[in-house]
Amino acid sequence: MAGRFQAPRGTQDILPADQPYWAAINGAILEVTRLHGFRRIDTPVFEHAGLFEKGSGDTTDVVEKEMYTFKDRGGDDLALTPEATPAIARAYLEHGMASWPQPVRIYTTHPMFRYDRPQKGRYRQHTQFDCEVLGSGDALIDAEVISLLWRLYERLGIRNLQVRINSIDDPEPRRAYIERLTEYYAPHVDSLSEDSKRRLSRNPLRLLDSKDGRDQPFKEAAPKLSDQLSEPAAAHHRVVMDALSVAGIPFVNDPLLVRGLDYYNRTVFEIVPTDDERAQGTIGGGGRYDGLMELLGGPATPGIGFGSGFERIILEMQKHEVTFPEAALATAFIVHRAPDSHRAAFKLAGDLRSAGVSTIVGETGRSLKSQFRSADASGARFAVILGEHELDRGAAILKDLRGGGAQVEVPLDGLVRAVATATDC
RNA sequence: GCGGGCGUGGCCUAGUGGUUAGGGCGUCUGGAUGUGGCCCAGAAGGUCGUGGGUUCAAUCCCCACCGCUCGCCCCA
Repeated sequence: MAGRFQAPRGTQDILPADQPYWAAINGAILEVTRLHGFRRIDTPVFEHAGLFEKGSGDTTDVVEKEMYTFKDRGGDDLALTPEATPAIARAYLEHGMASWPQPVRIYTTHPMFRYDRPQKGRYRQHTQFDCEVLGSGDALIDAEVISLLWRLYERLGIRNLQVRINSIDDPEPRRAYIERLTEYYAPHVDSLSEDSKRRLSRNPLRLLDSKDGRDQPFKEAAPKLSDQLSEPAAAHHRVVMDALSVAGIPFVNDPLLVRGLDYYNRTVFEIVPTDDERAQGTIGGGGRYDGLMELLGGPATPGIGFGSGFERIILEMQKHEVTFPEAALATAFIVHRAPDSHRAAFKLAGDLRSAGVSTIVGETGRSLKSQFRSADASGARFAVILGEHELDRGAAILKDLRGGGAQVEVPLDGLVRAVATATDC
């Protein structure tokens, strides 16, 4: 162990045994995005650091203290992608997607990098499924992306989930509200937690999100944004909630839900397990960002999207005891032991594979016994035995390892068909 | 960034201030000369996370670091 390399902190290897989860999620994403008319996009792993400083907000934790930034050899300031939305917004502008039929519905699965302290469900590199709808401010779209995500979780066997949703209004009315909120807290500043004191000047909205006991009494009496939403935002929010009801998606309107990225307006939401109190239990979340494109120097273009972490989805699947039977490595396993048997074995393996039969060849020189042990461990349905006697006769023995071990001798030129026939029925 | 727990062969794990650190799983080999899954036998594999300290002596005590883990913060 000591002195040997380990995967960097907060990163992980996805071993063969875990791959079925990834495949299941990828498969479900393919299906669910197809059902909603989304197309895939892939953006680079790294971008200009400024994209996120401008887009995500340079006072957000994600950008301020978690971003992996570096200068390349040409002196450009780059960052490993910490979140997808600004990258996709950038691509929208760069490729003139405004001239595509609107709205543009796109998704990606992409590694995300954040320098944070790892714990259960939180890694320095994680993979996100990310959906964005660009070019529509329709409240129905908000409900559509939420229902897409909901459908994904359903397909994967995850239950006990709940949508938490809120409206944080548009920037103008929100500014007025924030002023009121700041005025409300000002006389109590000495009684607040350290975090909240700091945030009061920088991002007062987040005080409502505090879990610190000292802040609780003030939170409850604080003016609520939801009580004084501007009329357009309130109407928008009503439509979103109404559509979710129609779709039968269980949601809770949570007036205290605030999210950590600067660009959100109106709808913000999270999907959380109802049976998990952990702070990092959220498996998916997102919101509307009608102002983002302008922040990035583009024309005003509404948008909404979400991200959901594969690793957290898998954790939930495992909690719900979603498991995958171990798949056989191959259908046929060629056991061979005779002078020069490797030639016949390799030729036959090629023929079987050409016919679509997955095949593994036993290691040359190992005893039949150990080759059979390997055959069994591989989960192969058939063993094909190429020994001296068979090769002399131009034949092989075909043995059914799963059905009692019956074996028959088959001429070599008829073996592929014999296997194909036996597999079909 | 803050606070708690842990660190024994690939995995799980027993154990003690002092001779060759024990077991299970897994791997490999064999159980008479050509055959799996069960069983049996044997073998390989550990500087007991790393470095320093205390001690006549440390895997076991102390410190630091690294890693993992749990909670907070934040987020997926």
